[in-house]
Amino acid sequence: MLSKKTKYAINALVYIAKNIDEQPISVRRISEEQNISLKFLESILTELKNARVLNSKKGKYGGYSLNGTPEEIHMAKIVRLFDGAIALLPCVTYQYYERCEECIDEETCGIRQVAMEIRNETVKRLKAATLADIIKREKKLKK
Amino acid sequence: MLSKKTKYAINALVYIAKNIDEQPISVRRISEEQNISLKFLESILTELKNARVLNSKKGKYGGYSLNGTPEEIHMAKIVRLFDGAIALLPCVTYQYYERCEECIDEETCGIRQVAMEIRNETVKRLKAATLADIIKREKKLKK
DNA sequence: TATTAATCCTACCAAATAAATAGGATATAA
DNA sequence: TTATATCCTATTTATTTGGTAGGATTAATA
Repeated sequence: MLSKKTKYAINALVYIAKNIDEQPISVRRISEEQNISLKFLESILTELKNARVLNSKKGKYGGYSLNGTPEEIHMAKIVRLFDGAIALLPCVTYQYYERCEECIDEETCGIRQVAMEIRNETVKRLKAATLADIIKREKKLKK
Repeated sequence: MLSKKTKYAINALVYIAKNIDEQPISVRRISEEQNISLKFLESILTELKNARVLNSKKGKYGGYSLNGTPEEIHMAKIVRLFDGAIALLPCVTYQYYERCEECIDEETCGIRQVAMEIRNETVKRLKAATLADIIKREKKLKK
């Protein structure tokens, strides 16, 4: 399951992308429109800024804006940033690799192979799920 | 990520399936062969028994045996039993459905649609990953 | 019938993680 | 100077995870 942090982050990003011509957008506005606690969202957007997904502008009429186009920012990046590895097993990820302590032979582990195939498929889909793609899907669903 | 409980459960089940002609097999034996804490594994096998995945036999020379063939028992069932929903979002599962509190319109949520496609793919693969399938994969990998 | 070796049952516990909350410092536009 | 932002540090609370402890019950066999 995605954590609330990840969900809030994606929702916020989609919101900014939808209102891209009104950037920068304040945390307050997003928190009100998206039903997210102000302070919690603040810490999330700070993380997104530190990860260079967002740019920030301080002071009055400041706020956050996308660092990149809605076609470039995708769910895989956001999920990894907040929830860590996408895979079902720690031995099946490049970015967060760790051996399963109880494992007897990683090379011939059947569970691992299944997990690897699922990871490949999932990562592919999460990478395809860019902000632009999500917005496009929503437009289609509204018809 | 799968919890250790789930991983231990699958490992134990694969172990029993591999030694299917020696059933019933004791918790002690599995815990020693698979590097899993005895007491913890005991509670896991109890849950598997309550879920009718395993049968138990008490007393000397007792232990656990598969309730069903290795072709019938699959990873999806075990993951759901210990970790709950497989999907990335609570609004995308049949068995554990819950609305996302912060969600504005579930019907037209683009993130949800992505999560649904990933769930479908993942569940399909986890259902295909039966004990028999896992063992077959391991034999292939050993060559 | 005593011994051995299993499961079964209840309760507890410690560490980590998730989900916030609090309060103020600093920056900027008008 | 005022209003309104982000930025920064710290604390809190609840839940989940991964495990431990100790003994009761059951069954095979010598």
